[in-house]
Amino acid sequence: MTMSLTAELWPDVQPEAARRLMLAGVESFARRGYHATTTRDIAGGAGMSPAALYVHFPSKAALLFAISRSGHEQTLALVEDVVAREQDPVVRIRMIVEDFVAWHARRHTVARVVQYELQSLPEQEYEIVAELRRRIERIVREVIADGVESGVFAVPEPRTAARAVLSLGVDVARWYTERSRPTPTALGQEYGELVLRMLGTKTS
Amino acid sequence: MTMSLTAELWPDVQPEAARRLMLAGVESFARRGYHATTTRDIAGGAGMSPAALYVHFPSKAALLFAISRSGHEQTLALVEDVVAREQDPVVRIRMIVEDFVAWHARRHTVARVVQYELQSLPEQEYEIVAELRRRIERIVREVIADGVESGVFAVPEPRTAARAVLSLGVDVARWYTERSRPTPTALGQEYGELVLRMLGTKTS
DNA sequence: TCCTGCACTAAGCGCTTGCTCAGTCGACAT
DNA sequence: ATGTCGACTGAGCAAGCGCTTAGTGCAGGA
Repeated sequence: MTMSLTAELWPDVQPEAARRLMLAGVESFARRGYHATTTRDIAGGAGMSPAALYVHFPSKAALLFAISRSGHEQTLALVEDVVAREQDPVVRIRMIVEDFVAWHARRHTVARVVQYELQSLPEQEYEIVAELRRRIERIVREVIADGVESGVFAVPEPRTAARAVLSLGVDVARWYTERSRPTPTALGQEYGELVLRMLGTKTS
Repeated sequence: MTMSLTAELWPDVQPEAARRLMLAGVESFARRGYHATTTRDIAGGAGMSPAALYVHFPSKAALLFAISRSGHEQTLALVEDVVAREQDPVVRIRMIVEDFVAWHARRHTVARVVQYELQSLPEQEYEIVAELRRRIERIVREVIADGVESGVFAVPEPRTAARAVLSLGVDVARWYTERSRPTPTALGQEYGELVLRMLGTKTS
């Protein structure tokens, strides 16, 4: 039995109409950008009148925040899960890249909003997602630094290497589309290989 | 004798007031995004009244196009110059990455607009810069494919590898700021090393 | 001295924007 | 039957938007 896309993306958001607004917001924000999207676009996309948006969200910015926070929490959870499950830095990095890249390809519409529209958030809301981003970056940096210390990685600057690893993942949201090849999972694996070599590992 | 920043960025744009408008546009577009920027912001940033913008550009979109086309032409020239100067795929890729990354770091404000605001261009103008982007991507892909054929690189998919290389460069514009370390040149060199390893070269 | 043309401004037009408000409708409890 | 409450609509307001228009000032040529 298949779930609706909105329920899969935001299982804890109630009622369903709020989820439909988030989905319509994602589609519009991803295609046109936050500021080029009107509340009429969003409400229309969810099959409602403009005023209905304000039954479920106090403002257009609050809708963006709900989308952005949820997306950041999901990607952070991805990374944290890998670290909780695995110990070896090589395995950790490979799986982080595989999951992170596959998520950005599979959810490229949501990911585009998450990664490229956060500058449109009000200051307070921006700070909350910025903190989530810092936690993601710190984990990746520490995994790399771990690997350098134990000798399985060889990079001069873990900080720069972490930036590069995350850049590869984030940027997938910019260019990946429905018609892109390879599949999200396969892209994740290819990128996993590339990253391991980039970090100086000899393995395949 | 130092040149003004506008003359350095757009030496062939006349008169100087038009360059000042482009600079003000770049700053606003980079910070707030194209649609969140008003013609009053731009004109004010250039020290003029709103109407003065229309003396030099037929529309706000035309100003964005001037900025975007110029930036794409500059980065394409960067890549073409390296290919014209060097023959060895390893040297070519290293220098392309060094120059491309350094440009995106040094000119991060312009680069942000060039890389992330092109979706706001009208269709015709978008197609022109899209063609420039395709040329950049094709060159990088062919240099990598060359290296794979001659055995100095080892990647399963030159297309995917080219995407990864360009992603690293493009994404610099997203996170690099005035306060970032290392310097643009040093970052280019670090990324050059990372990319060569990513592509399966043994050298340092 | 007058004329021409360019760069620029003050004022404002028509339209769209985010958001509000008064009221409708149906589900459900009493 | 009646009352209550959450979800929703139609109409519209104040503010801000891209852009236009009429006119000013000034540099350079005849």
